[in-house]
Amino acid sequence: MKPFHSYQNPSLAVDLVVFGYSKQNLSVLLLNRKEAPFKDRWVLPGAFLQMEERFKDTCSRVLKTKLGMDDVYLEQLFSFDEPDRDPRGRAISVAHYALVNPARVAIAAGSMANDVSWFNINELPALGFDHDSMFQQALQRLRSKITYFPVGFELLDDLFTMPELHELYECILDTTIDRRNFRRKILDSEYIINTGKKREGSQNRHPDLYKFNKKLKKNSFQINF
Amino acid sequence: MKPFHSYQNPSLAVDLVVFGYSKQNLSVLLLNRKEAPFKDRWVLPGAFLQMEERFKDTCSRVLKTKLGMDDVYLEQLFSFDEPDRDPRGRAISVAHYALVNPARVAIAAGSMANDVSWFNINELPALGFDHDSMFQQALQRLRSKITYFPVGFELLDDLFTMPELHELYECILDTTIDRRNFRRKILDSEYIINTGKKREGSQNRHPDLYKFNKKLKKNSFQINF
DNA sequence: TATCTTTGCGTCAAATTAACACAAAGATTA
DNA sequence: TAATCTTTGTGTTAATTTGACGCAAAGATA
Repeated sequence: MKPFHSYQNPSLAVDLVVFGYSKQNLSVLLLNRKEAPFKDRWVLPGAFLQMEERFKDTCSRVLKTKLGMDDVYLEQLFSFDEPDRDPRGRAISVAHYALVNPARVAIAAGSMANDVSWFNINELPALGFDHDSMFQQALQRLRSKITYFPVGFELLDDLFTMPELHELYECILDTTIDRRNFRRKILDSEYIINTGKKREGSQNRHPDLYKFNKKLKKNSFQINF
Repeated sequence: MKPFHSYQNPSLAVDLVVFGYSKQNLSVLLLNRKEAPFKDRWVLPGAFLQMEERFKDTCSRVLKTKLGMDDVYLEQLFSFDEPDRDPRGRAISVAHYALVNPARVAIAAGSMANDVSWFNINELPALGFDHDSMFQQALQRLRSKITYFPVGFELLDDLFTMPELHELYECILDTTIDRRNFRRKILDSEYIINTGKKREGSQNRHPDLYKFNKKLKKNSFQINF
């Protein structure tokens, strides 16, 4: 058997659409490039795959070293292959998206290099490379996924209230959803559990605190909003 | 700017899950390997990416040269990255799935090398490499896709009857669907058009012939069976 | 104690779905 | 020619789900 790596191959990279949710805002983490190509433009964080790495390893490396994040929900999105997508030469990129609770990476955020920044998804600058298209695809996937898989918990604290979950869905799906119908559908799906505790401190009635049901039997559902 | 290809990169390949539907049978096209590794085992057709090619170009090349097929519905599935997935060395594979009407590639099928064969999806041999997993993922994707996108037409003739479409759905989804409810939902979705013609020759009542509505406004729907 | 806002729970009409009945069409046969 | 058999097209109905609300309880403040 002849080993492969004697042949010439395209470069292989991963790029990351890191979503964060905080204060009724869905944001994406962008990096300001300091070198050509696309110098001074905002781009998605990414890195080239090292010979021994899986995609997730490379993603974790980027999340850890560039952004100071650990243990992040990660999903492969799509591989981008346009021959001219990188002016430096042929490069394939396997896009992923990540869901992050910014509160949990607050320390990292504080120590983040000043060339890294959160942008509200409705106020994104034009991105370098083909990263606009990656972002669009990631957003579409997130919107679709959240209607059939309990993925929102990655963006919230371990304990959360019904109004918080409701606002998250409205924000991600960019619609209004009747509060009471939302409650009914979510509860019917059985993917959250009422802890019996209540969130104190608010001015009005204290809402119940829920947690994610990790023992959910069915691993998918279908909710139409 | 330093060009990339001076670095060492993993090999990059595409592999293809080619689905064909014929006589109430959903099948996959497999290739019998003539060389190590996995000599004499059945595997998915695939090829290494050439430096100038897009994934779809490589797929088309495989479909054309190995299988004699043109103009095939093709969709990127997932990229497989386990470091040991190929004993010859580090190789990434971007899996795709294709939908084919075997009747349209009949000539090709006749001239097909004898190491290529259709297998009913319920009677697959154990495949080489990580191709079992690729196949499973492709089947799952097809089953999901067919419930919200008119993808079945790629597997049927231009004109088809309601019972034919019904059988296709039952076969792919591996369930029974009430014939009359199926008809109503499909017609409500407006993605097929009654041509007014009828399929002659059958013993009993001649069913109407339908065609795909290419001017469909909404580009997706949701049908639960 | 009255008021204000938020949260939890319930109601009801409208829409959708699942299950099923029945008649029309076409070939075969008595 | 009429009876029979099977398949296909159409319609009906009850059950379920959904969307659009009403209302009271909880908690803070005036």
